Amino acid sequence: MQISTKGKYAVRAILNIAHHPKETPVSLAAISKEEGISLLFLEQIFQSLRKGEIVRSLRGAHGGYVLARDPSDITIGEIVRLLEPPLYTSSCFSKHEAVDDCRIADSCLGFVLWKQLAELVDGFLDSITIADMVTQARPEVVYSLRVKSNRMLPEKARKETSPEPLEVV
Amino acid sequence: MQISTKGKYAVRAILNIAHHPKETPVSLAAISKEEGISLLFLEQIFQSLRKGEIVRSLRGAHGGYVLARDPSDITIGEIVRLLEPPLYTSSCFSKHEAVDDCRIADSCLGFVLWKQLAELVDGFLDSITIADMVTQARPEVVYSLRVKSNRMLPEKARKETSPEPLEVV
DNA sequence: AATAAACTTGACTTTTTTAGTCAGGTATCT
DNA sequence: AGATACCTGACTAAAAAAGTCAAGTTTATT
Repeated sequence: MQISTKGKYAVRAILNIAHHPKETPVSLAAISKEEGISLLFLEQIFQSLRKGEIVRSLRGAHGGYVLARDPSDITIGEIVRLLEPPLYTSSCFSKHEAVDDCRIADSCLGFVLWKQLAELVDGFLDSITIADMVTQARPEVVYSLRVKSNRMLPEKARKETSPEPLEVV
Repeated sequence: MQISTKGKYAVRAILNIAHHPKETPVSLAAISKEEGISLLFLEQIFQSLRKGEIVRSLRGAHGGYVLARDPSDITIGEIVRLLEPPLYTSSCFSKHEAVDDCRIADSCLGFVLWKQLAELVDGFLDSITIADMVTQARPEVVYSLRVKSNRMLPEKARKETSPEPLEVV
């Protein structure tokens, strides 16, 4: 269970754009250079982002991409879903068998388990907006994010993670 | 982001064993037949499960596998981790770069994000034991599991999932 | 109008991972 | 002794992920 680089690159690239003034288009060439991601790969990723209405493109000289919506209206979940196969399509059997076709869904425990996991992940990623991540440059905000998401963890895990110091400066 | 069939098969196979009387060994041939999973593939999976001390093997005629520990002491998370690359090793860049080596961890927002996601997932999977899943054959118990895990979801997702009927009979 | 910057498209290749197989064992019960 | 069933490590095929390429189109600027 891994997040693909495509999804991770997409989030990084969007964050990069979000750190620029609202109406300034950012070229892929610039993102490629700053983030160390292949330009050609970025182009591919941005086709998905554009179709998903996360970004708008401005062609021509000094063109580039801007966010299509307010940062507070774009969630990490939305971005990730555009670039990765969804977790919730995996039934308890092969991944080619969609959840709804599961041959034993009615009596299948795995079904419920993986579905709940998918809901948990989507819920978490949908609860975090680009705006959250941008303001997060300051430590006190990072902390509040940490506490907020920590609230979602089961007791066992919560206990273990709480005493940890902040990782972000 | 997908769970591999290996992980899903492992959980199913363990559940199958858990449904048999405590000391009766269950052969892979039987599991293969009942669950429709290739015998050779099961053998491979069970090597990992044995090394991870989830099951014990009993060789010879009428042999097979039994759980190495009490079902209430085996979590889904443990099983999944034995068979899949861990989510938390993926930094915000390539998956080959371990979290601890992340070149910009200090100032990296993705770092915090993916790490928290990994903690969430592990927390969820570690909160569910094989014993939970076995008793879950009865609806009222399913419901309690649902409520329990639902508690971990952020508000937005919680609202959406709550009214749904139970999927399991 | 010409030019250059920058996006657009779809197909293509390479690499890695996943899924599954195989052969040739070893242990143990009856 | 023979059958059952686990054990081991290497192997292969198929799919997915990651990355590349070529040949465009669009538009700001000069």
